[in-house]
Amino acid sequence: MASAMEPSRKERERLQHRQEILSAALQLFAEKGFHNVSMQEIATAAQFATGTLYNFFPSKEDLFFELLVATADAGLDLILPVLEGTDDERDKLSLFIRSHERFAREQAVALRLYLLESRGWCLPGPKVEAKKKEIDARVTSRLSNVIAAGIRKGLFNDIDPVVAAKCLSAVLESLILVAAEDPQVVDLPANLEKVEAVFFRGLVNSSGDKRDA
Amino acid sequence: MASAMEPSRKERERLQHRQEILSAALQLFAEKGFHNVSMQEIATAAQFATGTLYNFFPSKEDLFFELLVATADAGLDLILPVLEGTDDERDKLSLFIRSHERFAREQAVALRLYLLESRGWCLPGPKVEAKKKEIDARVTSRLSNVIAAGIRKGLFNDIDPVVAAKCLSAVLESLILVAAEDPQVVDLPANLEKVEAVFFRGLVNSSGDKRDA
Amino acid sequence: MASAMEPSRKERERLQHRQEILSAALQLFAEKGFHNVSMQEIATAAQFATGTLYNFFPSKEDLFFELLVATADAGLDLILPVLEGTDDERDKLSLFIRSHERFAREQAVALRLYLLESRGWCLPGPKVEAKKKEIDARVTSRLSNVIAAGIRKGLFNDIDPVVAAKCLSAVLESLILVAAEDPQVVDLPANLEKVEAVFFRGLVNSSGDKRDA
Amino acid sequence: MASAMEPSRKERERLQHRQEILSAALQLFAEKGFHNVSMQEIATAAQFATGTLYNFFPSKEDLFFELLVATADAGLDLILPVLEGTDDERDKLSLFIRSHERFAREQAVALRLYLLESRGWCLPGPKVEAKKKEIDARVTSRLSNVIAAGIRKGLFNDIDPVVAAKCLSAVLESLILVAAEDPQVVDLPANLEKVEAVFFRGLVNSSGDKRDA
DNA sequence: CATGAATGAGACTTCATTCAT
DNA sequence: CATGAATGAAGTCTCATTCAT
Repeated sequence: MASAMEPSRKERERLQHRQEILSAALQLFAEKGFHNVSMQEIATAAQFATGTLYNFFPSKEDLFFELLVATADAGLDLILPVLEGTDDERDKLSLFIRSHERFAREQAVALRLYLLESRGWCLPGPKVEAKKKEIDARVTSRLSNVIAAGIRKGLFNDIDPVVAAKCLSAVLESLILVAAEDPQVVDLPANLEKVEAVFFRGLVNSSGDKRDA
Repeated sequence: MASAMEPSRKERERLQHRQEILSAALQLFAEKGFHNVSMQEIATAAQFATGTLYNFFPSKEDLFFELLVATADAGLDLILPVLEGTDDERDKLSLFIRSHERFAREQAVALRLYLLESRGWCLPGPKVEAKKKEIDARVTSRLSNVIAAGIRKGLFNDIDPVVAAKCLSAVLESLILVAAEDPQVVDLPANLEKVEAVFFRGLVNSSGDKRDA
Repeated sequence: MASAMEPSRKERERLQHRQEILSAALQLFAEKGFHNVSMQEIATAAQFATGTLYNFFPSKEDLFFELLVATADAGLDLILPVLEGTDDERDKLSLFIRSHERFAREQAVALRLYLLESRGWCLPGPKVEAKKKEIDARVTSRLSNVIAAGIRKGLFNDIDPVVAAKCLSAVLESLILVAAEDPQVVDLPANLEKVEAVFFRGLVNSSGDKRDA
Repeated sequence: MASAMEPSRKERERLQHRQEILSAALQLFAEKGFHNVSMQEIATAAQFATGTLYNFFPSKEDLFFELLVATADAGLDLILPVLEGTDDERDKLSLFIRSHERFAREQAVALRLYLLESRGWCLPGPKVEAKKKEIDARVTSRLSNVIAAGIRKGLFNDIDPVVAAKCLSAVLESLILVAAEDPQVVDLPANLEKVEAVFFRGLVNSSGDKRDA
């Protein structure tokens, strides 16, 4: 038994160390930005030697990229699923907006990384830039699909779905960002409700006509 | 006479040189980001020697700061005045939204600097960060005041003015950003109109009641 | 019995492993040079872990040294014996020259190591340098002895035997080197014959006088 | 006048500094080899800061390359010209061999660089390797042309001129190398004379027939 | 005020070597 | 003896800043 588990233990330890490095790097990158963090700093924070980082990641840029992918995927897994299903599109959007609260709460640090570094363009390289665009496209695509469906059903007013999606994203990201900077001052849930109110008033078709009906 | 004018000419020349440096730096910073531009590069682009830059700006960060202040002030002078006056608040917001087209057109480069570098936080230091917050506060303050006034007059629905202001800013900045990246693909004026439509539908009080009336 | 043999088997295995490491290292050193090969690389090629190498060799330099000694000895065993015996010195030299063909064929890789690394001086250290000189001295000594004997017998013209030996060595090494770089282009046997022709024309006493006779 | 000379003075100083760096680098490279010399070391030896080296040479490899080209050109200018002219080919070769004495005397350090590093193959890169081959080709070509001419005139025995050229080069380089290591022990002029004797005895057509005659 | 060569701290990265398992 | 993750010194190169002219 023990001998059968042994390779697994080493493997687990290695992953653990990898995680420690990623965690330290995330913290620092999110706090100070890619260019203001040195590999030395990350190594020290992760309680490893400099060279050890390179046993896990080929370069600083790769480390950052790994981080971006991981946080982006985790984040999208939190907010995109609510857009699936066959529910009422109004409910979907409502859930989507409210899901950002949990998003902001659970992944505060990762958010700084994603929203800020991935938005600024003092980026490590083209690889990161491409990933950033892919993520943006993924969100915009899903969101605009939902809005378009709502419009077809006559639930929403006839607005360019892509523009509406981008607007909603921009608003939500902006709010989260502000809240991430002053967590105790800004009341994110209340603000999200207000956003929902504003957005829905603009979007929802208050007249009775349902096109598809 | 001549001796009285001489210092003025020297002064003028000095300012001219200062402007040339700022101009070259703006171009480069906006294109490549703070950390990817060297003082050498700026000096070469401005057709000066490296050391000369330090006769005008104590450090790279100060040069960047100066740039941020200048471009921010110029930009705000373009979009904030339309919020003044005694007009109908609906007109003010409409003008404000549409003014961003000219803003994006006339200050495309400066915008990249302001929106991206000041938004990302691969920033040179706290001084820049403070200025960025000040600028944001200035816009949000004016905008929320206008919205609040509209609400008081019963023109707008009763929404948290600050949240509404931030939402609007976020949306506009996002649009401009996207348009700045693909000028020929994205039709900014059309999108601004759509934003106005969405926003106003959410904001404007379509019922006849005017609280103040 | 078994217990008496056991250490022998372990010993054999140990030597086997040692040989595998040496073999992998030889290949790599000869191909890329001492400074462009890492212990990691050698370990991987030898299918061992990094640390294992240090169970056999105290340092990278020692590993290289061991290699130099081994290949040099093997090489010298191939070309020096033909200089022994009581034959005609002209035959000895002729055999010596021709033996380089087999030398080049059988030990092509080792030759690159010996001729190039030991000749260039991007060398690991003084230990290696000393060994290199010792090897050179060994060849020169034997060769010059043969030539001196030939002169004494009146077979060769009266030339400084040491200089003649060094010249012959230099020529042969040069040829082998060139042939090692372009094996299919350079016809080593033919060139060796030509060298023999040139060298003998210069060396052999064509007049009939035999001093010792 | 002075103002006209000023740019020239700065230029002269810059070249002077460049020379100091090259000189220090030559010394160190020749002594310890490319891989065993650090830019720090060179900078210290040249009494400059590390970064200063990069104001003159884009990389360590480029610095080395510059050195190789300079020393090779200077060296070839010393030994190749004697192969020109319309003299007797025997005289040309004789001069060529003897010119190596001055070569070794005047450019002892550069020789180590050229003969050893360019011969070993722990080389900085393909650029250097290509230059090395070019140099070798240049010498071999000139030398073999002279020998071929001598053969056509019936001055020399009928030997493959390229092989003969390579042999002569190998011998001379070998001698110089040995002499460079132990200047006080090895009597280079005497050895060169002996080489000449050996070589000529092998090469020169002692029979009376002159083919062209 | 202009120049630009010089500076040197610091960044990223490699790799010979060690040691706990 | 085998393993291979960890180490950290050392290397190459960049660049903000200074200063003598």
